[in-house]
Amino acid sequence: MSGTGQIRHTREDMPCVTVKCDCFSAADTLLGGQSFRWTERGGRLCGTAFGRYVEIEQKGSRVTVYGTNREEYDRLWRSYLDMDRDYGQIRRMVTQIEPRLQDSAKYAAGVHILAQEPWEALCSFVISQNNNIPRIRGIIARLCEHFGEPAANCLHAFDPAEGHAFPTPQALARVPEDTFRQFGCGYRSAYLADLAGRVAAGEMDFEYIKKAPIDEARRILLSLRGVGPKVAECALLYGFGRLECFPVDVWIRRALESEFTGGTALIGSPYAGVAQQYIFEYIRRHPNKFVKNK
DNA sequence: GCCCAGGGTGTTT
DNA sequence: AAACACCATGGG
Repeated sequence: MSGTGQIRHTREDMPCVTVKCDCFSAADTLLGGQSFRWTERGGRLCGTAFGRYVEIEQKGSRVTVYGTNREEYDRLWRSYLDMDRDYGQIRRMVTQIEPRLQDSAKYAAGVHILAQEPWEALCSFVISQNNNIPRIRGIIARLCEHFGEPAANCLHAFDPAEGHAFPTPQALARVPEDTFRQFGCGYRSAYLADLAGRVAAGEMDFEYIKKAPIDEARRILLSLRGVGPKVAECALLYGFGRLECFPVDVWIRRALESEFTGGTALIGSPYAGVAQQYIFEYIRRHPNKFVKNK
């Protein structure tokens, strides 16, 4: 890596766009378990989506996205970060249903629901099953580094995986099941090979799933091997814009059985998924309260 | 070295 | 329909 005259962009070189958004926390949104592709470094959130590498910096309500321009911000990042939704009103709605959320929403007031690409969300949450977040991040990073296209705009990502796009279904459809195993996917390897093959073959109409009646959307995703109720719910919430979906993992289950017994009333309400994220963020900040057998 | 994880599938009661 | 074994792996 000695300098041989190769052009290297520095942090200061990156073009950027600054926007103002009240009621938004970039860190809680990007690091809270919705996506597994963002890392915090040097006060910035660094990662790739849509095949574009960016670094996001927040100072109060000012959010700066480095590595993009206004046209691209309006086309990609604005909707990815869900900047145009009134989360204050949503918070009022869900706390009216379950007043105990007043407490947890305080910890997660700035959480937005990411509008991730459907394939990335679906594939990521198949990997997530019976797995822990650090390990999920590692598996996905290795898959991105080896099978994802380098981000077109990235000349300087700190970590090679960060500067790669999430692998396309077509790319993963060419990966043998045993290779998934070598990358640490374990018994999920068969699910991934089957999933990528089906999506690459055009069996999944993601645009239809976005608009379909919610129970039909669920039914379609549940027909995939390795996709059960929890994974389907996560994919719909984070990848298909279905904010009424309410994923229940072991942590949420414990919370519903202890501090948020009224939380089940949220299920079926239009923004249940936002409330779920409030609860998840509360758990994340009080890990000792929800450990097993407590 | 052990326990567990943003669970799902297949089988048995 | 509800309970259960089994699945691979490595972070903590």
